[in-house]
Amino acid sequence: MDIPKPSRERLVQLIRILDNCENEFVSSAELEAKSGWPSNTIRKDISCIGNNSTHSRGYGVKTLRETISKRLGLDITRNFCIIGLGRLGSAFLNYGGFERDGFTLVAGFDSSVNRIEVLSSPVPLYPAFKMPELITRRSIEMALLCVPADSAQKVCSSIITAGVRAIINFAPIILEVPKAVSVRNVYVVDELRALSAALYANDASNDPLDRN
Amino acid sequence: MDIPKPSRERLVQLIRILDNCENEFVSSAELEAKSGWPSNTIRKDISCIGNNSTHSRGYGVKTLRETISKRLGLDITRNFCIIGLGRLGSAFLNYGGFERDGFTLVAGFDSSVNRIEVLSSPVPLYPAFKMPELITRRSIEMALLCVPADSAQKVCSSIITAGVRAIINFAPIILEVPKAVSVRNVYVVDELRALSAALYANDASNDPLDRN
DNA sequence: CGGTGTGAATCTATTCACAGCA
DNA sequence: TGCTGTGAATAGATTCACACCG
Repeated sequence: MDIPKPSRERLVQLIRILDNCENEFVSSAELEAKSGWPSNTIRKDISCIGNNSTHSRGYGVKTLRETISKRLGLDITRNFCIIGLGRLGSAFLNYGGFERDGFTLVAGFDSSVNRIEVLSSPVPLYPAFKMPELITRRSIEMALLCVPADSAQKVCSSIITAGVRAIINFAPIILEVPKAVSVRNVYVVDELRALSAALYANDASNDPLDRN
Repeated sequence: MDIPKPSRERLVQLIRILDNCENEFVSSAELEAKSGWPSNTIRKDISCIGNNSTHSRGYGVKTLRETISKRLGLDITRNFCIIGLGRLGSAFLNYGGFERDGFTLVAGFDSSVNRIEVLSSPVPLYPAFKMPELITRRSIEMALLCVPADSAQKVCSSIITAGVRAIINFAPIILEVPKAVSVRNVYVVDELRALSAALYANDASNDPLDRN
């Protein structure tokens, strides 16, 4: 646990920004313009990963991207699966961009055998009962959890037992997981709420209800 | 800007946890078990919004939920729209849960007239060129941006001009927006990366490459 | 010069520990 | 007694400012 967590998050995003840079070199000031984070912060983040820049020309885009990627362990290819193939889950099935970023979509699972037969998919689909075995056998470390809220916790526990260590959860509940397992919640209503709260907090008209 | 941002984020999630509480009262220790955050932190967060608890029984679930909601401005109903009705965008069209949480889905937009005619939807769908006018006329403050990466920035700028102040961006690019506009990026590959980096950082086997 | 890299200072958030209420 | 609420202490992140390198 060497790089501060906020820096890690920014560095992950920085990769995406670097991928959109046309020039060979980029300065921290330019990165500030593209990201909104102060150039100071960006330089400090980058210094965490021990980059050696070409100084007065800025950072070499390609080198920097590789250094970040390596230092965060993103050069490792990891297997993942999609669980729950409703509208949302099946939307991801056909998104082709995962491989390019080092993530191999190994399988899709759904409790409805009918749905599995009907869907067209570039990756194999399986009924839910085969999930534990396949997770173990194919070394699936990560999962996109796209099942309905009422089965999410149950499914979650079973895949963790089978070996999954990281979950992106789209179900609108807080999953209870062991500390060793990482979860990121992507719940659109919470995002709307967070934005709504930000709008409210930013509106000058809503002066603090002066507590104490 | 009264409540610290991390507290705000936690409070938003807390609402969800409270919605899943069966009992009438809940203690900070129980909330710790459900959320993973230390009870100290939770109490401090709650004290920010000036709650008056019933002490030795814990917090009244209903009261607390309402206080948070009010204090964060989440009792205000806000209009939003979905832009881009591909697999992802159209998946949200039919999700019925937004209203319940105070968000009114007013419209869907897509550049393909054909797609608009084919899709069945509980809310009206419009061709893209009508977007600016409708955003202004219907007071749409928030948008789910589900268009492809290469048109995202252009669409984003135009809806901001029309009056949108908060965006959930699903396109894999960093949007450049004025400071007054809030953006939350939901990009699944970045989530996978963040998880992968977390796995890597947690793995004891990956000892720091000791930078000084 | 035009930039990075980085200790030191500041600001922010979390944790502690205990007084005080029901 | 059980649990909240909160100042005070600690830990953590950001910002500053300047030395130093190509």
